Amino acid sequence: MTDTTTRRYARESEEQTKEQSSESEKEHVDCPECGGKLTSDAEHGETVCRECGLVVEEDEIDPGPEWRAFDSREKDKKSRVGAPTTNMMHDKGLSTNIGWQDKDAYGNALSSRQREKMQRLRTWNERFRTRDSKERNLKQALGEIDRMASALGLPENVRETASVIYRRALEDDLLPGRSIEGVATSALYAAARQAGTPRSLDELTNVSRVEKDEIARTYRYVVRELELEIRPADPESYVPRFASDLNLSEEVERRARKLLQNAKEQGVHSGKSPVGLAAAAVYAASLLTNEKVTQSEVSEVANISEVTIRNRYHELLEAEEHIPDR
DNA sequence: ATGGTTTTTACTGCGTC
DNA sequence: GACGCGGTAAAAACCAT
Repeated sequence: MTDTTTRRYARESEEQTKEQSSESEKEHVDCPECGGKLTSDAEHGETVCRECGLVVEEDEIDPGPEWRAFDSREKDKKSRVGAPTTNMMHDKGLSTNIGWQDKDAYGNALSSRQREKMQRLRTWNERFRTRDSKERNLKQALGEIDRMASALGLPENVRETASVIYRRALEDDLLPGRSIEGVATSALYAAARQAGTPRSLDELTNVSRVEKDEIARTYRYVVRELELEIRPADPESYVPRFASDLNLSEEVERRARKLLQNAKEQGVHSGKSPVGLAAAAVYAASLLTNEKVTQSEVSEVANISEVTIRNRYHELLEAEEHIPDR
């Protein structure tokens, strides 16, 4: 019963994210809602409370580079001249759009002759824009990704990542023989995991038009072909969602995290389903903090059987005893 | 396909409100 | 008596080979 043959949810290699300790904020204001620490995130233009998730400021001005990128190291950082490009539109938002109003640049109405001309231009422009099959393919896939991401409450950056993954899959000719839907779903699944906001295969299946098996199969294929590096989901990343679904306090959440970290250090969890671990931790934490929730409630939101919760949470508590330290 | 794991299903017994 | 919980055995699902 050691971990010799349990590779299913392989251990994470080393510390996967020690960012907890090295959080360097410049802001030192406290959250108006709960008094927690604020973290500003220039990339997404938000200032968020780490404790309660309150978004304090949105649409801040990006302090990133503008003109001065003489250095070739900066080649990746796009200067902010021109409209931002986005991977979420099939042509990265760079295509021409011809306005629908029949007005010239001064707002004057066009002559009938010119109106006809414009109509023809619009037609052709549209044809070029979605010219070949790949473009049309992308258009559809990105629409799907967007739809599913919304349904699952996944943030924008995940959609972006998913879009990028899909794009790569398309470029590497991974599509033939596979459904657009399937690959799109897989891309989203992969993106969500990479971003540390995983959604289970079941959840994906609920919003996708594709069967679970196909998603899983396609996912594996895409990951292998694209050599995406995706580590097993960290149980902790499920905790906040479960906790909030169950209306549990942050105290419980913290406790659950601790349990998981403890277990991690002892390698108790290896080959076990991360979701199951997370669910068990939440349950155990709710007991320890006298904010009781029932096993069936947890199993409900986590989509995990009660039996599994029982087994896991025994293990968690046991691990806690072996190293009662800390 | 197979074998070794984990998870789920189904069922049973116990204590409490 | 319903409910929450614990445990067990057998079936199903899963993954690597």
